[in-house]
Amino acid sequence: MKGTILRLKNQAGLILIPIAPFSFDPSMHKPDHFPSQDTKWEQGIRWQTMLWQGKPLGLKFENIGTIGKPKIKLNVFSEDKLEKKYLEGLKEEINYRYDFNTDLTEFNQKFRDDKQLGPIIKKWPGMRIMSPQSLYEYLVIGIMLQNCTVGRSVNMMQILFEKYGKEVKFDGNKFFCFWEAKILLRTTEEQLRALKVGYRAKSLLRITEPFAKGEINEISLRKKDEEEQRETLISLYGVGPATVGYILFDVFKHYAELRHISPWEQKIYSKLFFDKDPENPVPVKKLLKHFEKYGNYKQLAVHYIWEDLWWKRKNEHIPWLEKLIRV
DNA sequence: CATCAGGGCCCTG
DNA sequence: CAGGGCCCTGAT
Repeated sequence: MKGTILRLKNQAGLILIPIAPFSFDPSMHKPDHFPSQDTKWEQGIRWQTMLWQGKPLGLKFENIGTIGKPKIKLNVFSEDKLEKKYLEGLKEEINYRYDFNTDLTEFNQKFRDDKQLGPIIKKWPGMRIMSPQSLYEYLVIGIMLQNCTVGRSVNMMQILFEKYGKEVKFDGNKFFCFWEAKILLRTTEEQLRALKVGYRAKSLLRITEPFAKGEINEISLRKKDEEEQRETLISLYGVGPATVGYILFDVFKHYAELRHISPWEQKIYSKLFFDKDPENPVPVKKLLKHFEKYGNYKQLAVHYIWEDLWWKRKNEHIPWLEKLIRV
């Protein structure tokens, strides 16, 4: 809650070994994600808060390996000393969320000669997809992305963090940590609307319920097949094909999940893959057909090319892209 | 000033 | 299956 800052003074050190090859920076920082107060990145280091089994944590990942011999030093900051068993579970969870245990050898071999994808694979061998949040947290973010500008999403998340999250300090930085789903059960739609989330208030409450009541268990949902996961997600009020698509890929790591392209993505893809004027975009059907060549790695392939564009944007001005991003 | 579309989704007909 | 409405914000 606002006002009190939790100081996460206790530290525990862990070593993580992603399966080689592994490129740290493009895996641990995604420039297309909107900035939020739960994370920070600089070359070779990522800070991130995490709520795990009810405990707010501060994570500091440092790259101490190479692409061929990956190694990450992870400092876990917490209020109290953490038990060995807790840390073991945490390590497993982090390996899952950050996709460290995935072997991308086949992907690399299959597409290293692809005209567009090949050079990016060579530049960033073993780049992972990343979802530092839990499923519930990702759903909240997904709802806050809908039908608004980036700036508005940023504001709404900030207000929610201030109202329901916890402010924490670790490693000399202040961050916010996500709230537990059950916290929002005490809230009404009117109270949420007062925070200017608009009609999303209803969705927020409706997605919160099954998590707070334990009707959806993320860990067991991971073991279900993709179609069952899709049905569980789409049945949630306020969750449609766009949000489900992101989650099946980012959270459940289905590299082939690509069946929905939203209008803003369509415009960017038209320029990126067909060099066509975004104002006169290539039909979605045609885009999807183009991606067929990437088979079971469709969305992963698009992710590589997409991230490459956003990294370029950090260093150079890309006028056509700026026009399509409403900040 | 007013108007409008947006990094979707739900609901209606 | 197409299209209107939704909260708010910033662009025009």
